[in-house]
Amino acid sequence: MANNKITSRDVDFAKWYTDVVRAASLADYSSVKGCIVIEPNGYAIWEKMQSILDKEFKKLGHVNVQMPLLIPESMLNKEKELVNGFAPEVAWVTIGGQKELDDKLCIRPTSETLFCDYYKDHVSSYKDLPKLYNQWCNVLRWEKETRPFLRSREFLWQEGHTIHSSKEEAMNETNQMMEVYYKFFHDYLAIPSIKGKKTEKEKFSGAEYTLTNEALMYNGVALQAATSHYFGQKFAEAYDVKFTNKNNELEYVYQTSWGCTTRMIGGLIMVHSDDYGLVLPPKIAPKQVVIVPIGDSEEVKTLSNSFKEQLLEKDIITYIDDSDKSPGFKFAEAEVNGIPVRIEIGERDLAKGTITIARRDTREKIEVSKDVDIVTYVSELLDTIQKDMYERAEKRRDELTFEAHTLDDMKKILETQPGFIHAMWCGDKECEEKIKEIKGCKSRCILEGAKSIDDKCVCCGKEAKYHVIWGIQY
RNA sequence: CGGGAAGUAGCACAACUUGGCAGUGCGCGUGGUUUGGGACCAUGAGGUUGCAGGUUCAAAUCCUGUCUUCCCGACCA
Repeated sequence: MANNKITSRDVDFAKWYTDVVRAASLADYSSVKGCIVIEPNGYAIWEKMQSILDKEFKKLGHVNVQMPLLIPESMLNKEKELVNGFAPEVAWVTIGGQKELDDKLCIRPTSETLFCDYYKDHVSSYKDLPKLYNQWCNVLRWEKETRPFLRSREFLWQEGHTIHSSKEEAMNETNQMMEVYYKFFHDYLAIPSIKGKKTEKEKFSGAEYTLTNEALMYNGVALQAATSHYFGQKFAEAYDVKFTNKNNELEYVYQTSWGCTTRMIGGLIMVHSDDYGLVLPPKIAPKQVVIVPIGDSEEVKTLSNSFKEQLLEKDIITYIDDSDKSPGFKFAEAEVNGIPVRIEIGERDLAKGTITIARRDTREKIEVSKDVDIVTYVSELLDTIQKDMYERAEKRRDELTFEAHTLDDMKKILETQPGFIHAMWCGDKECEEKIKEIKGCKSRCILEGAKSIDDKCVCCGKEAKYHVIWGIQY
């Protein structure tokens, strides 16, 4: 059994999560309070996420920029809702330890203000629009309780900030980017997310509305995975970002922002991994195939190298573990690191004319002929694993999806097993707050166009306006 | 920010109650034998016991303060 003992997922989910992060060397705690070191294995996942998303963003016309790390207080204060929303988490800079500047500087918790400040001098006509900018960067929010990837004070993300000449165009952008995230979760992370709109209470400070992708973790706790905001002209008014429209009138721009963070790595872990360590969907795995040669005969070496070359040629990321560890150690290590496919090549099998292929997700071992067309076999297996992982995640989510018609229903569900709870809502904030008293259960999102499961509010019994998914969140 | 727990070698821990040479296992270096689910023998290196102060002839051990981490709540991506 494992040397690096991982706490069982069903015994203590929180401990299991941090055990997996440590065992797979994704991240470690640093001496800087609330900040983590993202280690090579973890950063490689982030790089893969970046490269996939960046390509998608660029396909849709977005370009990357880099804004300053610091925001002057005078600039930040222009948009009141944003300031109020972030005030407790903003970190301020002092010089030489003690001295405060006349116009204090904070470290960006998000960069709406910086983009607006830039845009106001770079837009004058409708011909300058839209501006479709994105930045990959770090931000800082002074969180009280931190957990690797899920919540740290400094974290990496991507923030898109676009401005448009019409409301419709900006709203389409907001919707389009939520779809980009949805597809990314579905196609690459093998996570079945649910799309919807945040309630007034849960939306981003300063936004007119927020669209969200909500994912459900293995333990039934929800994770807000990526959001897309429509700002209307709110920020444009606060920061005076105007343009001359086709009718030769001055008008404020229509704005959006959208982002996703390294938290997605935490989501990947909590949806797919097991008691043996990390399990990664092949399409996001930085290493897809490991070849473990057993013994050091010429035939073993030759076949290992040949397989590696063939697979690499087809862009299947493959490496040979030729360290002097024992085979058992290599198997266990590949498993804890979540390498989707392992090929074991040893003399015992070769004598029978076979090799062994193991898949990480099911831990199943398959004996195949050594003359197999390895590229076809492995690429099909990777596709199967990707598909099966999605289906398992979807099945788990459906098992943990419930319906509630009364507050009592909700209580009963949450007391036994948290999950996504479908329930109708009248739209009153008081009801939302009352529901929150049940184990901190919050609205995850409003399902648009979903069919009604009831005609009255789960809380007050008055006429229901929205079909909402509720849940306990990270 | 409240409630709980813990900080001793890279990691997991022992020694603390009753003050007296800082230890064990894993990992790491070297040499060798091995190789189908976390190999074995030999040998070696590795420490300001989180930090600061106090008590004492003497502190990992007792006292005070402080910092950090983890878990559970409240707040948030």
